Amino acid sequence: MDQAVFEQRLQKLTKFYIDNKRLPSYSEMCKIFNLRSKNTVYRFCQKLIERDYIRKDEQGKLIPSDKLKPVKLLGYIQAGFPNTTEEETLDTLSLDEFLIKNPQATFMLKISGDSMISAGILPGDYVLVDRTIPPESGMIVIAQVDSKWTIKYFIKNKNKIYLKPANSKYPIIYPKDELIIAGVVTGVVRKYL
Amino acid sequence: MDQAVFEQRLQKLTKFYIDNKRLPSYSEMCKIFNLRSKNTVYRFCQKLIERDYIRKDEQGKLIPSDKLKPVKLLGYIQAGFPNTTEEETLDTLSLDEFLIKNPQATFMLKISGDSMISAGILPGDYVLVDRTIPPESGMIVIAQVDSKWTIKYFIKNKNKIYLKPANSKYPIIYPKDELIIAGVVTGVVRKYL
DNA sequence: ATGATAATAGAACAATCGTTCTATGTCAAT
DNA sequence: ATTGACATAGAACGATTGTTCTATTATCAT
Repeated sequence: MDQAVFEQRLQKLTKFYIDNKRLPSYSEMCKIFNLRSKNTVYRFCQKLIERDYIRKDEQGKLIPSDKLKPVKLLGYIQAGFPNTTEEETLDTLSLDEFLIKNPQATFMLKISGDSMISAGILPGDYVLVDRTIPPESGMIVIAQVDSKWTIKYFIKNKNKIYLKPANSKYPIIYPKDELIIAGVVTGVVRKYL
Repeated sequence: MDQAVFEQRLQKLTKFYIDNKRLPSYSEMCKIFNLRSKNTVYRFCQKLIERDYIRKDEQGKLIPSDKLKPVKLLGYIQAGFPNTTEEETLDTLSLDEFLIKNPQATFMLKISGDSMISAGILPGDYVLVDRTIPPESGMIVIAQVDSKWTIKYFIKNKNKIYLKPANSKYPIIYPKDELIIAGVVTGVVRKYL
């Protein structure tokens, strides 16, 4: 098959998956690819499976494989830049899967204030918080202090527990009675445009 | 229907979607929910559609709606904390859709070096780069300088173009002949655990 | 106990699914 | 010109789909 045709169809397929959050049926692919034969589509899909763009799950249903995921990971900056022709071999991933281990227990919070600025968490950034992870010393946590929620470093030193901001103009907080931890910060997300 | 049963099934459905990247068929839901009647599943799905957890697209196929997306957005920190019972009303979103406008033109790069540290981009962070966006003054770009790729601020001042690091210990770069821009940084991602 | 309401079971239906078959068309190499 | 290799067309198949129907069971207030 012509490589250009292959890539064109792959692109249409990817677009359909992004738009509809599911893969099209063979009949639908007929329309998408301007074909009249489901068999042609069937063979095209087998090529996609060979090249690991899509897979079949236990039920024989088509599901997207890793290569159909939204983001290509290009590696380190200094390592030089892969050129466009060899991009096929690169890792692809989904940011959702990359950043979130426990979807049911994870939520996102928009940060205001500059108390974590020297940890690289700026006002307007979003943090991902996991409720299920037990906090360890050095982790960034969302904690309730004086009935207000803040983001701080969680420090545990010889049974002493306190909260330290990553900005020295704010004081260290020693909890009076009990310390309520909403969750551990597992990731940071910033959006420029 | 019992609310507890509803949520339990919703959770199983969500898990299936995360695992298989597609919604289960009615027969599959029978197994998942331990039901023997497709009709029960059918009615359950209609409740899901009513409450906007799933939808039907043009072809009548079930597709996940917004509420089935991986991350719940809880708003600002200071605004206080919604308690767990009213979480239903919260915004949910996919990080992929949130951060990536042009999936075909976007890639991810792992940052090494501290040249952008005061812009909140630390070594080990990942940046999302969009090839299609034309750079404007003040944007962060991936640029080729002396056959090496770096991340810098793109500055355009009265037809003068130069690259400025966000760390004053590095020099401003004035391109000699031509300036090769690989793309504009549209987002930053950091993973702690 | 009675009746009202909802959830489930189970059969049945047309429509669509993925798959396999054969036939036709195209193009390059021989 | 003939061959072989593909891409496509188009018909056909059983399996599965979503949906509708009626019947049975569970729940709960009265």
